[in-house]
Amino acid sequence: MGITERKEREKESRKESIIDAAQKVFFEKGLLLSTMDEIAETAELAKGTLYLYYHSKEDLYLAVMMRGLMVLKTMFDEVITKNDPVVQTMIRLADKYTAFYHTHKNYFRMLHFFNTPQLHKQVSDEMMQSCDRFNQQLWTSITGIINRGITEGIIRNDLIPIEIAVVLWTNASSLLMRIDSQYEMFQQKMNIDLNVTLQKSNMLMLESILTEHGKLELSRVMK
Amino acid sequence: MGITERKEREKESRKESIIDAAQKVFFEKGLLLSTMDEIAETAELAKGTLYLYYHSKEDLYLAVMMRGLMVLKTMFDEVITKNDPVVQTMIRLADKYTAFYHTHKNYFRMLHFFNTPQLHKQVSDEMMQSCDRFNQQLWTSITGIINRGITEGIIRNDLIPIEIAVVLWTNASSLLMRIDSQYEMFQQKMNIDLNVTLQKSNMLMLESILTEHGKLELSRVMK
DNA sequence: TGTAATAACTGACCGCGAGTCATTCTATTG
DNA sequence: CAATAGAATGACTCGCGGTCAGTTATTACA
Repeated sequence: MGITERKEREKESRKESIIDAAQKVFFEKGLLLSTMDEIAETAELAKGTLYLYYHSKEDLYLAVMMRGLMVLKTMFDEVITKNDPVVQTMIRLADKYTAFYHTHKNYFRMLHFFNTPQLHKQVSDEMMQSCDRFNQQLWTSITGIINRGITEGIIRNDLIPIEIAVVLWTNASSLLMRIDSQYEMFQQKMNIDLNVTLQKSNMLMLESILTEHGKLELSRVMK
Repeated sequence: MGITERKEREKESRKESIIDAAQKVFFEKGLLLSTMDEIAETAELAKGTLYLYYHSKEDLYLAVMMRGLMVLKTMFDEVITKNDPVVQTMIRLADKYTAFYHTHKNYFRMLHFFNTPQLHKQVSDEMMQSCDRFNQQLWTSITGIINRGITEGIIRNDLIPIEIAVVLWTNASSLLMRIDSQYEMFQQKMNIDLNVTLQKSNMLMLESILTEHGKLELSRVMK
């Protein structure tokens, strides 16, 4: 009979609706100022019920973050599956990430929490593994395109693909984080537009990993 | 009379001894798992007394962080005041920062907290400004050497000094953060030594901001 | 359809820890 | 040796994450 299946579905949709509520509250107030009471009220459930579905407030936070990760993954896959030339794809990926930041700041900030284990006081192993697994997929996506670049002779072959991925990704992420937290400060005190800095930085990084052939490609694309 | 002065000194040294205690506890347990009760006990003071000197736990945390900032500043100044050639100085600075991470991980992690305003639930404006001011000094140090590089024709002059500083600094910081949190993971799952990646990344970044003349310098230094 | 068994949900309650403040203690002064 | 001001105390409050005994809803079965 289909009762077990229906229950399964109901449980799943309850989990989702709890995430909906959590997302609303977390987006408004961030991790620290959000309370489980408020999330429960928003979800129109008792606080205890939340704990039937998630181990802790932080688990719930990461559950919301996973949604963000999915959004980002989808955006990346859109670019990658086009199968455009590598250089163009790389540029598009960088731009997509920037776009993701601008249109999904709240998700972006959550990613940051995920990468800061010092802050994980109550994250369960299961949730952590869940996240890790998904995160891995992102790395694979990016490394894939870099591999292609190397075999096509566009990206330098004296560098290890994953290393390149880490460097590019980390560089972009950290500049975006800085934009998030100090854009105005840099604007006012140093008269710098960090968005422009990010663009330049991405270009510098990209150039530095391309072969001569790749650089020609790049200058053609940039026209 | 010198009583006011003595009291002033006593107050100052009390502040210091509170930071000593706080540092000990924070280093052991991090911000979240440390309690004001434990810090008070370590300082051999009542909890209330701590609040006569610092507005909040987070203020105290930042007070400890400032020490780290000072250590780093001192390390940088050592390199800079040598007045060695720009390229060599830049490399030394990068290495110093890496060394700072390895010998002062706890301080390093605190810097990270400072750059994440989402986590500032209770930081007082005064403390924040204090930190900002000191932070500014670091930027100035770094920007100084870059300026020198530009006037000497070693660093490209189509880039803005502060921008370069931000990019280099941010890039190194974020890779170090990743080393801190995911070194083992990358080692095991991807067979990558992130310390090597950091070295490479620093080199790539440096190369990309140098003029042809600067690159010659670099290859000479690297021999 | 009535009832036992099971699953889902509830919210009063607990413990912990940040921050407060009325009170006590100590040093200074005239 | 009071009077006074400043430093230090720690019992207390309050908010919040997390728990669990009890209640309600759902399913299985006679």
